[in-house]
Amino acid sequence: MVRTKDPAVRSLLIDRAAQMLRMREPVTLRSLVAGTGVSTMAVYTYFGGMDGLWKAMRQEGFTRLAAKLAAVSMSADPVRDLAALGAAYLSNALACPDLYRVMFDAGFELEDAGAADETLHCLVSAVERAKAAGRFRGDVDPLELATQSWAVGHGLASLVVTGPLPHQALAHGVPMLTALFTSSGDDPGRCRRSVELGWTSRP
Amino acid sequence: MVRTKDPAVRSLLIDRAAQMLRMREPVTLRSLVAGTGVSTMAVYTYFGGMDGLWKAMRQEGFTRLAAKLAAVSMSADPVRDLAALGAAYLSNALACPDLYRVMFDAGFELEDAGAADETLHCLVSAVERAKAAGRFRGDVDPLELATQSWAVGHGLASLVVTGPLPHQALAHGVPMLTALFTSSGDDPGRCRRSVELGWTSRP
DNA sequence: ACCAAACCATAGCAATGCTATGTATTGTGG
DNA sequence: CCACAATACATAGCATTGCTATGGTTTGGT
Repeated sequence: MVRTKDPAVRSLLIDRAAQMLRMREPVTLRSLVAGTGVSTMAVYTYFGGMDGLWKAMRQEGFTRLAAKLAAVSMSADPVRDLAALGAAYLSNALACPDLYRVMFDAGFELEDAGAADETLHCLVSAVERAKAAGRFRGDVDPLELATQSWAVGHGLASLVVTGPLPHQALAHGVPMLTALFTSSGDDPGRCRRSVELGWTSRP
Repeated sequence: MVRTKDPAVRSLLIDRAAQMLRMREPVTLRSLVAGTGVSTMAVYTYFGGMDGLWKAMRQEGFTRLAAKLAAVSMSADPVRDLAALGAAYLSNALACPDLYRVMFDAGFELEDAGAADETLHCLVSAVERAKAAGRFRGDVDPLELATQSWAVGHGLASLVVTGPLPHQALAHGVPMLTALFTSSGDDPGRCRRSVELGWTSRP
């Protein structure tokens, strides 16, 4: 109506929070606005509180990840592109581990469930190109295979970022992805040799 | 020397914290000791503070997970046992998502790095048994394959627990593991067809 | 039985996120 | 062009958090 929010303030706060995350400084309400000239109320007018800021931070993480993935140059080999996307994913997670941790913190509900799917979309399309090129068998669901690839990448990245695994473990990433792809592509029926254990789903 | 700590108090606090986690109640210093009869100082004498309590909670999570994995009955088929271990892992994560999240929170350094390896040990031995039975090719490193299996299980569990993936996605777990195992076992050299991307490790 | 050392209960402190209140600013209707 | 009103924004204060200081109480060793 009468006074418009300045988008610069919003992005300023987000950038500063991301920087403080990278610097390993605790991101508190007062320390965030200290030195910026704006007061603590800015966090409430723009984000509705600290929870809103963390939500925005999470979305920012997905946005940056999507940009990194979109920057991967596609080649004539869709399988290579899939591995390259996986590598970019891991590289992004390692470049800013704290932001990556925020992305999957889940301390508060995520309202931007579409952001993750959006980020996953280039993976899905890469699988579709590989499938169209005849590299996978016909009955693979691109979304399913992309989801599985995401699980592999996230599992590796998360275990490395949170400590249990050393950084060298990231070298497993591409071999695991290729194993997943080739197993799905060349051996129909083999991965059906799974056991039934009764935990498959849950309401 | 003069007065010994009562182990019952320690386990009482840990159990209560785990229960509050399951009940989705915020576990704060005062709310934790409320109703237990002990005062806030107990947290400091037994854990040195809230950080110490979270560390203990994380170790508790690994201990419970190890117990669940140890309870898996081994069969004559080592590959089936590996899949069963993976299923038990996912089941445990889903049974108490909050504790699972604490285990991999990394908000503070983990001093019990051995706990994770300890938990992973039964996976490694299962891979060794499968290898001894001739199910995998000779040059697979059991620790490496167990690590990869862990990455798959954790990636799936983490994405489901933190929200991005629905519970049905857990059904991918066993097929992914079998794909990983069979690809490693029957096709030497195929998973070597990986691309070089220059991100393989980092100091 | 003594005593010292540890446990542990109470009170208070700095810091946190949030809200209440007042002020300043600016888009808009006349 | 101007007055108004709605919104951004700054300040102050509140409840709660984890932590520390202080002292009482219990208990194991000699």
